[in-house]
Amino acid sequence: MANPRPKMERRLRRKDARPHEILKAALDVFATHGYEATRLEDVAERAGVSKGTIYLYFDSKEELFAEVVRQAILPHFETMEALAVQSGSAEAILRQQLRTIYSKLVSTEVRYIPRLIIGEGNRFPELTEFYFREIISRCHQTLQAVIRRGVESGEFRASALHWQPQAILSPALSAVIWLLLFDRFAPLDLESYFNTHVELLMYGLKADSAGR
Amino acid sequence: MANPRPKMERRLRRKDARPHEILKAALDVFATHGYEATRLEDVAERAGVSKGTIYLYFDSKEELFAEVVRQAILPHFETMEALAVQSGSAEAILRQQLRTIYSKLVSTEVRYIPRLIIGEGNRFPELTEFYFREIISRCHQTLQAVIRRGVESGEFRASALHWQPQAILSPALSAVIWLLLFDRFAPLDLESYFNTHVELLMYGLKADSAGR
DNA sequence: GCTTGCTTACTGACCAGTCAGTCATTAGTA
DNA sequence: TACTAATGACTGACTGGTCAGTAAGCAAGC
Repeated sequence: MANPRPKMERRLRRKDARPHEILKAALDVFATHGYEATRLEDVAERAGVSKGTIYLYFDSKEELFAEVVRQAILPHFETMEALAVQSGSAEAILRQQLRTIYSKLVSTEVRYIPRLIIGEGNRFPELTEFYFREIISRCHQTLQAVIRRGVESGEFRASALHWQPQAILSPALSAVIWLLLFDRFAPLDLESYFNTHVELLMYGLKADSAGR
Repeated sequence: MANPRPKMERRLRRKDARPHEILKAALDVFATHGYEATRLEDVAERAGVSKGTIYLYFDSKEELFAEVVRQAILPHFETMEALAVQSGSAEAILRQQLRTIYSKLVSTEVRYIPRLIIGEGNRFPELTEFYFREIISRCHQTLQAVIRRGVESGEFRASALHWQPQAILSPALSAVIWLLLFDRFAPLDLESYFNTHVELLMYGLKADSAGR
């Protein structure tokens, strides 16, 4: 299953590369087995190092797990923020934001992160709080700003101001979970699903005068 | 934390009651700790029996887990089915179906089941298939029947026929996850959230002529 | 007093975390 | 340039603790 580095190469000293390789391997294993069922020996093998090496770079299994989640999320900070400061109609911005969520989250291995948070979040309260603060909360704020803009410009109906962002983004979450659990029974056509999400949302948001 | 039966009572022989009590206790512990981190000794204590007793009624931890999920779902079979065969406008039926989902699933301890499936489903393929076949699939069929009815009667717009049920129900899933993970940071007003869900959906579904 | 539901003490597998030892690499020396 | 000493990244066998599953015996009820 893994792709262990050949014995000869293993002794190489590559202090800079190790942490990243270990994190990548750990994400793979945590994503498929969950926290408890993951054995660090498997992570080590997959990373092409010995178990001891993991402990040179990470204090404990718990810390490694937290770092895996943080690292997987980090690259998406900028994307989230950048989405907020575009120009154009509220509808166009919103469409592009959703497009980004589907191409960067739903369609990539990042989708394993929500599953890990959902499944293990209870046992890692700090991590859950981090995730809430840095991802969910920001994402909702951004979204609400766009909706406010749309309402002010008359594009969107006023009642949309009171709609919870959870409800608006939820189809993306459903897609993630579907892909991870049920796709083998009933494959999800993501492109078509994305269109459903956008269409449903736009009918809901757009003011009557603009509604086609 | 638990409510262990006093020692005297424990020796009582109650073959009929035990399985149910053990299942109830197991649901509680599995729901808070997940599969791997759950110790059967904790389940036993919570059920007011010894660990050995669990093995009188269940073959293994794995089988106990599967049974917990099946039992928690079972009572909702009828509800699911009953929803489909009502009379009235498609909108009225749909509203009532959603109301049922919120009152029987989102607002009760049954909401722990989706979390368990999401978190542990990967390691229990058969259970996942069971859940898909008996719950998800049925639920989607029921939903699609109502939508078809609404489209045929002219209540709903024709394009709704091609919308994936996942997208339509997803706000309920989001609510479940929010309540389990983030409610302590930002409490969700379920009544208001339910209204958002319904409103968003109805704007999306209703044909233009009928849209207010 | 015999059946059987239940308990308790036990076993063996498993795994996070440790640490003494190894060896690739580099700095120092001639 | 060539040889050597020192460094520290890396290894893997080991430990201590945990826990699923077992089995022998105890007592409740007929």
